[in-house]
Amino acid sequence: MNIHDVAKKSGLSVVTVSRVLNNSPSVRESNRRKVLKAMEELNYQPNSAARSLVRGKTGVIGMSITNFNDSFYDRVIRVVNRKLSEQGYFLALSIAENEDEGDNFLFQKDRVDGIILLSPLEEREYVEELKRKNIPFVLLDNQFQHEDVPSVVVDNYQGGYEATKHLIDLGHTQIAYIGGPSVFLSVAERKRGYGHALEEAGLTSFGTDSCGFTVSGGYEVAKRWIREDKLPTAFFCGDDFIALGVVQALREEGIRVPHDISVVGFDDQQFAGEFYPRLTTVRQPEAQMGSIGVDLLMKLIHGEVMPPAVTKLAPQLLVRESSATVRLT
Amino acid sequence: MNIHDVAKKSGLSVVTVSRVLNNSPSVRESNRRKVLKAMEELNYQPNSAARSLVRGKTGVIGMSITNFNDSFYDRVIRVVNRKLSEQGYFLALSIAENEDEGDNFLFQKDRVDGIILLSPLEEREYVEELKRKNIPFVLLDNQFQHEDVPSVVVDNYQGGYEATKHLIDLGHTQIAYIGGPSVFLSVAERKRGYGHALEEAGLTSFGTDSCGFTVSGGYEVAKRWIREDKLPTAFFCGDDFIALGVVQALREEGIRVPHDISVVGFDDQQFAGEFYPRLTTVRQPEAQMGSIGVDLLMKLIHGEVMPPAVTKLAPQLLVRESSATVRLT
DNA sequence: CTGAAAGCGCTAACAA
DNA sequence: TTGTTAGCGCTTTCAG
Repeated sequence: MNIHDVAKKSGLSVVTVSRVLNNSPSVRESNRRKVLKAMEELNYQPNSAARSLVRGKTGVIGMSITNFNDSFYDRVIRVVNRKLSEQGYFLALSIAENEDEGDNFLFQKDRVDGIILLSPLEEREYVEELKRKNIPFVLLDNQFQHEDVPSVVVDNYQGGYEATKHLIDLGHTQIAYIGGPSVFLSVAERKRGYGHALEEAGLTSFGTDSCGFTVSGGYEVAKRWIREDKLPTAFFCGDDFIALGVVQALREEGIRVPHDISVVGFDDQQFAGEFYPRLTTVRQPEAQMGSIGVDLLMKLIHGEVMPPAVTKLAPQLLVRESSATVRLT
Repeated sequence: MNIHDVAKKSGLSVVTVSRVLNNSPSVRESNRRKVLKAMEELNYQPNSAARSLVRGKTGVIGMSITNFNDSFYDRVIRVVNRKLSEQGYFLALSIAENEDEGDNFLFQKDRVDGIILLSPLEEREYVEELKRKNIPFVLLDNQFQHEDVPSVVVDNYQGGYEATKHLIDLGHTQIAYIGGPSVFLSVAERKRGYGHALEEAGLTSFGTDSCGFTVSGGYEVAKRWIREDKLPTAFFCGDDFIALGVVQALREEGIRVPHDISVVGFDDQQFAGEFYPRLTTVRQPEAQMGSIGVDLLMKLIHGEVMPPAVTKLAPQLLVRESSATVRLT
């Protein structure tokens, strides 16, 4: 079942069929209809391998993800998918696990026309590989700078700054930071923003700590601090999971959020806005990130020259219910 | 840069190069080395479109997902990915959004060798389409029965039964069920299990309700019931999000879980085990599901005859901290 | 053990 | 507007 069958059935040549397939204007309307009819009757679908082979492109964009249990990724993926399909491309995802044997199968020029790397774990290796293979690609939410690779990141520094500033504006002077794993640049940046906001206000840090990006991580840190009787009036947390854990721990000890202590998170996980008190958090501009990422990739694919640039996006503080004016004692 | 370049460089024919590529034993060791060396030096990678075209298969299995923010899916995906790669296949994921224009791009015989449908939304349409296109496929966590389509589902009835039985064994007699959207068969099945367990114990339902699979959904239902002063001693919830919402609502009203009221969820979302009280829940056997699903698909692909069967897997009750002996009043 | 030739299904010149 | 011809890069006969 191929283009020849359609040609035979419609009484025209394969070339004409191909033209119909590709919406070439130079096909007599009556013939176009004949071809279409034959296709319909034969339930014909062009073979994509053959097309890719002869055209040298696939119409597919690949994206490598590390985790399918995160609102941030989910949102970025949806935007990218939608935008790509508007441009006539398909999105193929693959999960990046510690692949000992060989690399990601999508990282091949004949499988995809371009790649989007979202929060890559093995960033340097991936970048090197894709450069070597000469596949157009862009980085989203990545950690490092690379020459000649467009990337879109969130200004984590600013996020940290604004979250902290928000707490300061509420009158807090004893503010702690509980961040995530220190390998992440984003963690360091959020902390730097935190530090800067404090400094600007003439305050010093109440203390900092770190744990995994998990509820239990935040829970345990908070419990420890409570045991040590070391409590600030506000916590800025490296992400929403940690923040939720902190809130839990405090509540268990009868400490009310935000009445007694304020808590601010990061990322706006789906959950964060549903729990009570609904978490004040910093939302990353996923839609922008995905959209700009796709635009950059399209330019790369179409060979447009580009300033090899890092696009830094402003995050947005979402003030909800877990932060409040400091209680006057 | 193709097989001919390698042939030239190694001084052998393209056929020999092809043989080396495919590990054919009939290649003189010295020649094999020559070819390998040439490949290495040229940084050669065979063109997958050409291979697919000539072989009629791609080595790729497609999987269509609706949501990338869910522990259950995440676990299934990982297992499937691992198992598939053991068998020499690659997993390509695509997100199923309400695609008006055309269907999922992976649903093409020349793009994939098989398809795994995980919790498909438009189940009937998808099944029909794949059957028509004659693509081997299996269903995971689906809703309906289809002729000649292998599927793997969790026994939701049993899950509901065991969760409820657990509560009954703890002495509860006033047990409510808060389920998810009624379009889902799984929701009905869990409820049926709930009903049966009650009946068996000679109890009647305290009441049932439903809401979306969200924290806020469960929260609102529970708040409503509280306002109406209609409280059971235990809630069995359709999923963990709902359960977490219920717990929140109760706690806000000073009702302690599990001291005053027990709550049981479903799915074992990552979160569920981290919040305190850690949620008693029903875990779906994702590893089994993924593994069996892949096995079935492989059989289908290799043309082995199969009883067109639904494999029903037993879920597992995870007793944690949100359920306890009923308080004697 | 090796290679020449044919062809997978399609599109891109080039003619007509 | 249509068709003929020649590949895209690879594997698979079939000879040798």
